[in-house]
Amino acid sequence: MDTMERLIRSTQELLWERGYVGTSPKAIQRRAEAGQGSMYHHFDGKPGLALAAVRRSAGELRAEAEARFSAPGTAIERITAYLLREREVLRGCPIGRLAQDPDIVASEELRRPLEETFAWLRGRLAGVLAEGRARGELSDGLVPEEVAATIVAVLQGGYVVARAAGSAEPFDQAVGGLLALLRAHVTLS
Amino acid sequence: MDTMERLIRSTQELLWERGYVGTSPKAIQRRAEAGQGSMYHHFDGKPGLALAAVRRSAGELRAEAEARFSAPGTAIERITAYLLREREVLRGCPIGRLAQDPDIVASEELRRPLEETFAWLRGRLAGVLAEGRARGELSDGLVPEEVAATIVAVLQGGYVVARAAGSAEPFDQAVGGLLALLRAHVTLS
DNA sequence: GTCTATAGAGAGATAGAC
DNA sequence: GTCTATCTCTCTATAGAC
Repeated sequence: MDTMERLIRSTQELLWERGYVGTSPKAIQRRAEAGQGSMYHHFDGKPGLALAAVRRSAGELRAEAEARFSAPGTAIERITAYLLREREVLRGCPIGRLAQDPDIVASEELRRPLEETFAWLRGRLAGVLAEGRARGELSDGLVPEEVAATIVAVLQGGYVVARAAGSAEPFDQAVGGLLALLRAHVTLS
Repeated sequence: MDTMERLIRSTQELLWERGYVGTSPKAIQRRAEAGQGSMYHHFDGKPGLALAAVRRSAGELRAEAEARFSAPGTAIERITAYLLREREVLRGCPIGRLAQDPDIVASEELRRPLEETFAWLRGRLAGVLAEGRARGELSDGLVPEEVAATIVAVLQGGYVVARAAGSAEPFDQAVGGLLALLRAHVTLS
């Protein structure tokens, strides 16, 4: 793994753990085992490095989710698989976490990957739900775009409450409650 | 308003806007119009001041929520009123926001008010739901504790996605989807 | 209670040698 | 490409005068 790659991965890790405000160039260099000059040769500074790291994390999140959405099964099966997939709950979401960072939100360029990631996620979930409805798997009463937004919010909020509690339990309960609410709308086969 | 009070309120605002890591004693002093010596006379430092501010914010959040929960009306009416109450969505939740902060979560003392606040909130919502179920307003199929966790997560996650989008729209959609899912379990009168 | 002085450490870069 | 030196601010206090 070359220096530039190590710098990006170290930045991804630190942004996840400490956010943008809590991450210093020096800390990145230490973790990447790269020198000062090395870092400023490859990137123009903290914002540029963060942008590369955020884009990388966003792509990874998207690929991970897409694997569940495009798997075989009914709409509700795929969404359930996505909700119940293994997660390191107490670490939180590497993208959602950054939405709380004042310097990320203040920068149009750094915020955009976050916006696009969640827009894609909501759109993809809405598509799966609409598909399920068209196939008669789900009741007609639901608006796919709304329910998709609810699903994303339950995951993001689940992380928040779990971190506050120092335990994954609130996350699991929130997902359990969501699945129970969704099940009422599944047309039993 | 005396100096100590101004220090606490300024800290509350800054923790909300910039988090613990992003808030410096100097910034607090500036906003409170208090000098260095003044701040360190009243508090032992940044952690102590933050603790006072977090406890204050937690109490305010609780009072605000309790007003909705103890209002007259059916369970679903009170929960709907709580969900739809006016919020400054893009500012996020003053408590939930801190759950992303590495230094808050690393400190048992600073994390505890967050844990207690959400535990209270989930318990109170579960109580309202259980009451509604006992009165025959809600279907028996739901586990109050789970649905309560889902409701809290939708709000917290709604803030996250809204901030990422730079717009309150995802928050409103998520709440709309949750209300639609809940409505299916309301026993119509 | 509030003020000013001081201080070691880190943040976030720039410059120039190799 | 990488290294070391240097620089200006800021962070988070402590000390002592008023």
